[in-house]
Amino acid sequence: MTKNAGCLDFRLEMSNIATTSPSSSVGDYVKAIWELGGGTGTASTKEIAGRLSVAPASVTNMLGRLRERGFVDYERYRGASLTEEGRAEALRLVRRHRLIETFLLEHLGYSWEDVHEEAERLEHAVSDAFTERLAKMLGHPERDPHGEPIPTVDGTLAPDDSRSLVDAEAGERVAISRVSPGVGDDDAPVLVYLGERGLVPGRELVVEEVRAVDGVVTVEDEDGVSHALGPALAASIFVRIYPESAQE
Amino acid sequence: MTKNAGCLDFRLEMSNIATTSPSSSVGDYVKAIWELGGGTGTASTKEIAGRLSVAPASVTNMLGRLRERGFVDYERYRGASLTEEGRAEALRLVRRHRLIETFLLEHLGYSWEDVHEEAERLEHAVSDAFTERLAKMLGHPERDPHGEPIPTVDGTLAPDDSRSLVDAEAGERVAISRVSPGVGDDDAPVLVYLGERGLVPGRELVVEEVRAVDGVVTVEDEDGVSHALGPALAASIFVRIYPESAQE
DNA sequence: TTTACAGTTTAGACGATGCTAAAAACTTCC
DNA sequence: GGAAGTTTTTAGCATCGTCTAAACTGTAAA
Repeated sequence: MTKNAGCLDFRLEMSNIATTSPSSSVGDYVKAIWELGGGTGTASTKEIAGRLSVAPASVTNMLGRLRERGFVDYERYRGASLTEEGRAEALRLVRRHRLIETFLLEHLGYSWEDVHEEAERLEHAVSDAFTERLAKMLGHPERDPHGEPIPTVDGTLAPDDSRSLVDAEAGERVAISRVSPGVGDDDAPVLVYLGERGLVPGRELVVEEVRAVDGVVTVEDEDGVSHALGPALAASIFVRIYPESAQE
Repeated sequence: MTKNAGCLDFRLEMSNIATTSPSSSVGDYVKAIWELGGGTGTASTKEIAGRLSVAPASVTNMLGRLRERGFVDYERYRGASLTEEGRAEALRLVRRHRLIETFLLEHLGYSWEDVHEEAERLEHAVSDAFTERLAKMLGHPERDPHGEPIPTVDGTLAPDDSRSLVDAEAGERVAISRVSPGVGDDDAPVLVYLGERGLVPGRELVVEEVRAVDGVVTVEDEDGVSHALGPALAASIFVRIYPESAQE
């Protein structure tokens, strides 16, 4: 472990000396493309601009620079997709982000909906050494507080075997695996609402009804409380059928 | 406390909305002036340039901008000193820095000499809310791992009642209060050396000899081990005579 | 007092990132 | 196939922080 940390320090030093480490802007773009493209797909200029609250022209500009740097494949009017290098960089940031969120929540008492913004700033400031020490301190968690999988150091991301609640069927017994409001900006209200009602990752539910006419999903939680969720809310909740460790 | 955190969040929000929060460069300059000027004095262009590893011309440039912003009093060829606002900003950063160092050392297992660099980057990324939550988690420490006092939220800094070991006298019984290599850049070797020998804040020593001819100071530690320290090393070690909590 | 030099400022430029306005290219629909 | 609309790009500019080279100032020594 001491050996490991030393190795990481070394890697960090090298990356600082050899190649200039990506600025936080570059990181933001790469991460945005990763999130929009789902890891493999393509993101359009407009989508990226919306995600980062930046003018489309700025995106075009930066995309050119990212191409030079080898992070994206990009041809004008064609949108951008990540290269292997870009994907690795994105996963590195996602790992940092999710570990930091976990720390903020578990050790600093942040609320579920507040962690994102702080993590967003911190992920650009911490070193790889810090990240790995934090991971160790947290017990190498595999998922963050929202239930999202945390990429490993070598850039592996656990496959996502969960489905949205809107695709559930009445009678199914499920466990919430993650809560991911759409890629829009204002996630906080949704997270607050669900958090207050205990609808957080790990919670087990029974699907009572998925009403075709208006998309409202009704579920019953472990305490026997029923929740009627509108389509937007239900779409934010991802579940796994019959949790692995299901007893009873 | 919940009330407190809420208040801090509010303060943070306001500062983000009302005045643009200082960039990390601005913070670096303000902190450098504070450190060089000892909190009250003046720092020259050259000194600041050396401290920040930046060209003197860049300092002149930035000093003009800091004056506009109200952080420094500055006239050409006269050096710069902090205004009240500048001093407050500096202390805010110093508080962050020292709290972060404490966290890195106590919770992430960083070594004594490694904390500085990481903290230097992090202090520009964390929010006030983060800082205060961290302070709470650490038990509101009054000093950092180097023994330096941590400014309070309202900008008060404990007075420094310690003296350098070079000013000690033979026979005195002292406790190391802090270890501060000069303002030069490469502190790490000194910290490593002292750390390996257990010469860290809190350690009690008996001064055996302060040799006038070559400035070597000899001390005996709690385990009866003698250390002969050259003048440069001795100057880095600050002590208090008869620690308050002295028993024995 | 004059000179010489260390320290400081000015001038001009650059790279990164962002913006707006206007032109160009794709798409879609008739 | 072309008009209309949307998306994207180009062009030109602004800001921040930095740099180098050259000019300037202040001071200490002769």
